[in-house]
Amino acid sequence: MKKVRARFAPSPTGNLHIGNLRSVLYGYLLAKSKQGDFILRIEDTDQTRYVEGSIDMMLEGFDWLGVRFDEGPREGGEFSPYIQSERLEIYKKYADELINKGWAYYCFCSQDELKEERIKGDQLMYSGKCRALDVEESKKRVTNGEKAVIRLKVPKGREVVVNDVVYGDVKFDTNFIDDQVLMKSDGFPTYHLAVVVDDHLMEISHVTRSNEWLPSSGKHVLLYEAFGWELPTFVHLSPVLADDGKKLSKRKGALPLIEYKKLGYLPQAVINYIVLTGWNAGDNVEVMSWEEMLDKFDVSRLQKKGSTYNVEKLNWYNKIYLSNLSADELLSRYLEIGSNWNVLNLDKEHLKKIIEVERSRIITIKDLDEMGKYYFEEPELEVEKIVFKKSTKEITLDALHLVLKGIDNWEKWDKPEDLFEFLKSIVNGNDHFSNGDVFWPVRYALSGADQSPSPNELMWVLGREKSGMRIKQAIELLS
RNA sequence: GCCGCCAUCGUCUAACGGUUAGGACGCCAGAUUCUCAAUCUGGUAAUCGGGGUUCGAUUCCCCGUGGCGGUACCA
Repeated sequence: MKKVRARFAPSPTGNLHIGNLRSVLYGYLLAKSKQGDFILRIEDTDQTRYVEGSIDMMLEGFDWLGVRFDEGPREGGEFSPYIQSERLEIYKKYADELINKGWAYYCFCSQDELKEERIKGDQLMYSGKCRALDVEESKKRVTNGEKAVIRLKVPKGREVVVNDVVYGDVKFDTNFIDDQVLMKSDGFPTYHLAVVVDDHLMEISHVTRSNEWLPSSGKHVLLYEAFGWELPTFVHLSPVLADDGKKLSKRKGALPLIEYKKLGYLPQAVINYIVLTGWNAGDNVEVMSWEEMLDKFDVSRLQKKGSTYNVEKLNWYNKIYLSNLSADELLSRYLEIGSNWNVLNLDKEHLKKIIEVERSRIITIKDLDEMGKYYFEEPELEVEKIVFKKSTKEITLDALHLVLKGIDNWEKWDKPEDLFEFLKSIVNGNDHFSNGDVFWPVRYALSGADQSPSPNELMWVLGREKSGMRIKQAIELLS
């Protein structure tokens, strides 16, 4: 069997987002699940749309996600160069070959002429005006400096079949296939020529790409036939959609990939989410490691229809992967993406404790920014909130006094549960206390907030001294 | 206009002719409970429409409808 080689072939016209990512990942999974190669090729044949820095941004995203290319502009490889603008003479050579074989012809029609033709015609295809031009004559005109493009001479009245792994046999009537431009007058190839030539030369076994290419893949099959090359396996991929049913894009609210890092998402969560929309192993398993995906991946289970991007589900995945991380790891990732807490110079052990008690409340790591200012500054209490709604002032004062008294003598402070035990002992030690009579006022005294982690957790984070101080303050306020 | 693709809960999806149409997210309710989370339990909700084929269609075929994509010297 031929070695599996798949590629991701973006044009550097902007940043990568989560929609493109899915196509990348399917190609990557396909290659790596078969011990194959994954190649990055830059398709920069449109000089007018080039966006400075987009390749670097993409690579930054891939590095974060752990997507590794075996060959590419950065990695090199035996099929270098991997940037199409550096391969112009190659395309020229193959375009010439097609001319000589009678599969292509020079076209001297100006763009204005073509536009006019299109407005007039009921069919929007090229008239084929230059088809019949004498080849030698045309070559002479070109050598004399006349502007020309090279078009594919699409054979009329035939059927072309694209055998696609996802979509099955897709048939095209060549009468509806335009004489596609292969070489532009600026000497650059169009996508159609470049992709076929490079996929062949780079020995790509599986052409994975967004299904917006499905309609033009008939042209590509024709090109393979013209060159006499073996067809690769076509794998057209359904897109990720925005809420309005249109393809996700920068304009449709899609974030650059690297933004997910800044927002505090974990790479595994992003990968797991996006791969599992559009593909599944048929076993109802939703949470899968990369290794499991590699193990189970099968292109034949790729979904045909597009899927709508849904942050809620991504968030759910993120929470799951977050829960697998230690407080240590959470902290270092948090500090890595930049933190509001940096300036506070608190020691790491303290921050880790905060993370430990807050972690069930966050969706992304960045949410830690929003958590409890009561860890860092003294709370301002409202007197009427100190008393639990089912309790009385007298009982509350009684409880707070007992807690304050007991706090110095309680020995176990290793984990939040130890302090739960402490508070519970106060409750149990006194007949007329319910949990709320003790827990609520302590929690409020420590946090000054309507909502917060449990009093025992707060005590654990704040420590004996600060906890005692705040409780004392509450007592004074209430008395 | 023409060409192509697609169509199961709100969303992501399973069911390769026979299931009470399954799972997940979300949502709702209950349990837990000192608040908010977390957790656990339960619930809600779908085969686009019409014809065929078949003993039997979510599943196969045809016709509609809808959505998306292509129709560039853009990819």
